[in-house]
Amino acid sequence: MTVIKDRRMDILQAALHIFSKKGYHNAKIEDIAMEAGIAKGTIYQYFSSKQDLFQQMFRHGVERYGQSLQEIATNESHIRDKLLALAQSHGKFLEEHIGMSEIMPKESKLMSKEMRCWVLEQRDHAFSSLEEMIEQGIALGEVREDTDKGVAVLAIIGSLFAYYEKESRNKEMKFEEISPMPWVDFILRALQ
Amino acid sequence: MTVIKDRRMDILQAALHIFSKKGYHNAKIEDIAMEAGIAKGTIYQYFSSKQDLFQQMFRHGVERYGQSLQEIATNESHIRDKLLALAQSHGKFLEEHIGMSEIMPKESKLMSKEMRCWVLEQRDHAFSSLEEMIEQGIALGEVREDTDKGVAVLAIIGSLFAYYEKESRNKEMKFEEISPMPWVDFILRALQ
DNA sequence: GATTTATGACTGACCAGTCAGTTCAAACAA
DNA sequence: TTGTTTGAACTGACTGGTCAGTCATAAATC
Repeated sequence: MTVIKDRRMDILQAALHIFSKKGYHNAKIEDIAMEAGIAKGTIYQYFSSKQDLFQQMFRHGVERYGQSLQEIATNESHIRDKLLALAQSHGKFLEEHIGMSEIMPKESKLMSKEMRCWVLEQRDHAFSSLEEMIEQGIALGEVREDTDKGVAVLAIIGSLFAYYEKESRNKEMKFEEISPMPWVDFILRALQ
Repeated sequence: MTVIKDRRMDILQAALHIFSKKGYHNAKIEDIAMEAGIAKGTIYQYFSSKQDLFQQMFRHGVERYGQSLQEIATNESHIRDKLLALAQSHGKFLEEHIGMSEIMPKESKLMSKEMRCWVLEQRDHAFSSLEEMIEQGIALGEVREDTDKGVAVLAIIGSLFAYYEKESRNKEMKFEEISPMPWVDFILRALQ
């Protein structure tokens, strides 16, 4: 069993950790290099700049989140199970990418125009998956027919983030240990 | 009619504008000074540091938001009207403090421990007001008795932010022109 | 020993915060 | 009324520290 080191991946991991902990501007390239166990200069072999590193790291995270969301939203199960899985996946993501949601880059300088577009596309993608989920729910008679899909999706996402943030802050718990049931029940009421 | 200039207020206003537009780290003290029509040094007559200015500006905004939220949540009207007023007030706030919600400081360096505590207190305050709103709704028979108040409040706040963000991004509209009705209807369904 | 990859001291740009100097309105003196 | 003093408020050139990015050199790999 040989361990193949993927420097690029090491750096991406380290960047995620450091950026999450310190935020973009307080994270030094040297911090990230140290975390990855390499020297500062090496980072510039794989990434052209701090901003480039940040964007690639961000992209990586968004892709993974979107992927798992889509899988859940479009599988065969009942709406209740989907919501539950969605929440659990969200918790797991927060656990692994702790702080990722905290550094969602609002500053325009951090994101190229293309990147910004890409993120919005990804979001629309995710939203479509969730709307499809609602539609399937309607088809199965699990969701009211007159549900405003667009608003429902926004409410699901918005409240999911708020719920996990509040719960994790109040109780000293790992994200994965937070019970999603109260959230699921509340959302179901709005849908049924 | 004499115009009494309140330098402190001028600076606070300028800071809100510049910080909102550029984010904390990309906002230069000189930018803020220029926006306020004064010289850089003058800012240090009123605020001890960039961070101090940021915190006082932030505090100012949070106080105003919390105040109007409490007024709405605890007045005499029906739950539907309260939700509507809440959304309208939120839109108005976003219009005036555009970008405020974007710079919610996640970086620990930007906020002293006391400040962080204060913000959490304010949030708890706001949440209590909203829980009280739900209770009043239950008392009036407008809200289901078995509603989980905590989760309901989180969902209301979380989805409100998400709704306004999405709507403002999709349609090229002022925040105040966004119709809160679809959001109100969705939330009411969950409560009734 | 040639080529690829890694290193870390160095440089130049940037900007928060300082402070010596300026302004000006109001208080006082003539 | 006019000239003079005072000091609080303001100014902006300057300083010192920070850090992204470079590159000559070293180590590793083939």
